[in-house]
Formats: sequence, C-alpha cells, structure tokens
Amino acid sequence: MSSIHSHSKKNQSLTKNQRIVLDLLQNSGEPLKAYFILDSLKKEGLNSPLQVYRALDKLVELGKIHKIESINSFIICNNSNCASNTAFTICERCGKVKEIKNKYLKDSVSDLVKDNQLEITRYNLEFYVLCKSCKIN
Amino acid sequence: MSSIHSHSKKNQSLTKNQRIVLDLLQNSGEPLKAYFILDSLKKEGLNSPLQVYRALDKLVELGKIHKIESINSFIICNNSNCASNTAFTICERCGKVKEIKNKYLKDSVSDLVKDNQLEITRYNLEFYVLCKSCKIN
DNA sequence: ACCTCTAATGTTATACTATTACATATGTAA
DNA sequence: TTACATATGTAATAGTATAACATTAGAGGT
Repeated sequence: MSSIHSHSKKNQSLTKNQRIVLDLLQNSGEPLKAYFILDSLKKEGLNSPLQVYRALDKLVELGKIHKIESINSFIICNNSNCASNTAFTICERCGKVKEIKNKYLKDSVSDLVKDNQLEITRYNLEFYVLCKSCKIN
Repeated sequence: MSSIHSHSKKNQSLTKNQRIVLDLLQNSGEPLKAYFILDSLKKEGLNSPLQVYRALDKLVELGKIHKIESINSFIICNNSNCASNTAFTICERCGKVKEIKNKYLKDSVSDLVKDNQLEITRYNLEFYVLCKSCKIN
C-alpha cells in the first residue's frame, strides 16, 4: 500500500525520526507522552529524549500533531489543516481525548476575537467533559 | 497603610502557607512558576517544592488562583467566581497574560456545549495573541 | 560535480516540573 | 476528651524538557 509521493518544495518529506514518531501517534490515535514514545521507539533507534522532542516539535510546527498542554501529551491531528490551533475534549473520568472540529467552534472563536479586539495568532482550548460512555456508567 | 487586621474576610480560613503563596500571587498580578514562588518565599519559611505545590493545589481548588497549563504557571484569579474555568490571552511576544472575563465568552462556550451535546465540567482556554503594546512596536 | 547553507542527528549532561512516602502536627466536631 | 480530617515538614524520587556541542545529511546554486 505504499505510494510514491510527489513533494513540492514546501511539502518536504519527513525525516526518519519524524516519520516513526508520526507513525506511532497515527497508529495509536490517542495522546502519548514523550517518554512513552521514547520507550516505544527504542527498537527503531531512538535513544534520547531530545530526539523525541525534536521530532515532536517539528510535527507540531507542521500541524501534523498537537500538544495537549494539560496532560503533557501529543496526539495526531484529526483535521486537515488546523495549524497550531487546537481544541479538545478530555474526559475527566477515563481520560479519553477527542479533537473538536466543527464550523461552530471556528465561529465562536472568531466572534470572540472580534468582541475583544484581540489579534489571536493561535489557541489551545481544553474542555473537560464526561464522555458518553462514562456518562452512562 | 499596614495593619494587623488587614486580612480580608474571604481569606481568613487559609493556612499560613496558603496565605503567603496567595499574597505573593496577588501582589505580583502576573503568572509565577512554582519554583520561583519557592525561592521567593524561602525567607517566609517555605523550604520544599511540595509545600508550594500543596498550597497551589488548594488555592486552585478554591478558585482563588488559576494554573496556565501551557506555561506551567499560576496566576491570581481576576474574576470573582470562575471556579475551575479559565480563559487567558498570552502574548506571544512579551508573554503577558490576561484573564478573559466577559459574558460573551460564557455565551460562546455555552452555545458550543449545546451544539456538541457535551457535558463540560470545566475548561481551560489559552489564546495566544499579540498584545496591544507589542502590536504597536 | 563541487560548494555552501540549513536542518536534522547523536550524545551527554543538566534544568525544570511535580509527586510519593512517611512521620508529625493542627484544627474541628461529636 | 477522642476521633477524624486536613495541613505540615522533610527527604527522596519521578516525570518533563532543554542546553551545549560535535557531526551528518539534504537541497540549491554555480
């Protein structure tokens, strides 16, 4: 299932470290911590925290992953191009994290920006919730 | 202007450690880091990180201060009763932090909640901005 | 090809942030 | 008073992240 990618100048391919970190986050789908990533990828050749953090930094910069500040974890981006803007729900009971992506949030934020005359460059929104399955049980 | 009876009623129930940490944050008005607080209050008898973190935890729980997750810092609460909900702007250039407090934000969040059928227990919103003075220069 | 510049790598050491564990003390209510 | 919850003090340790330095790999221009 591998395909040949055509890379433009701006869309350069990932390096080995960046790729294996991204792959791990992609396959996991849930937020992972830097040192967990390090442990998981020891066999792939990652030896030091810095290698992980550098890959994570780059991937965040590229908008491919997000950092969830309140739990010091990183998660694959589920939107196509949210850049550095992030909005998550985090279940207070089970810790499950979901990325919020809807037009309504965008509108709310834009309105908020206008209302406060803010020049918002990016945002990080963390909503603590009781998720559906935890609400039932 | 100093008086032995100068403690306001709402802070009476705090313990000594909680009080000196709160006072420092109140007088500072800007976000402070735990170990900075520790250093600042060595002369008041604070000796270990744990003493600081315990005081901070309690003050957060009481809604008197907030933690700003993305900078691992704590700031005095500027609202009267926002409990565990926090919304801040953080200047990307100078690092200045301001707490957002207006009805509009509340409305935006409530609408968002309805729209997503979320049961939000609390939230932490961090908006990175270019503040007014940094915008000028 | 060569040169050059930038970005990424590898490694060690260290800084920064936060909690565990345990013993002791203090405040509050029955 | 007794009992219980909460707060304290202290030491050790866990968890998160970056500094500094030497080296290597890649992309672009000539």
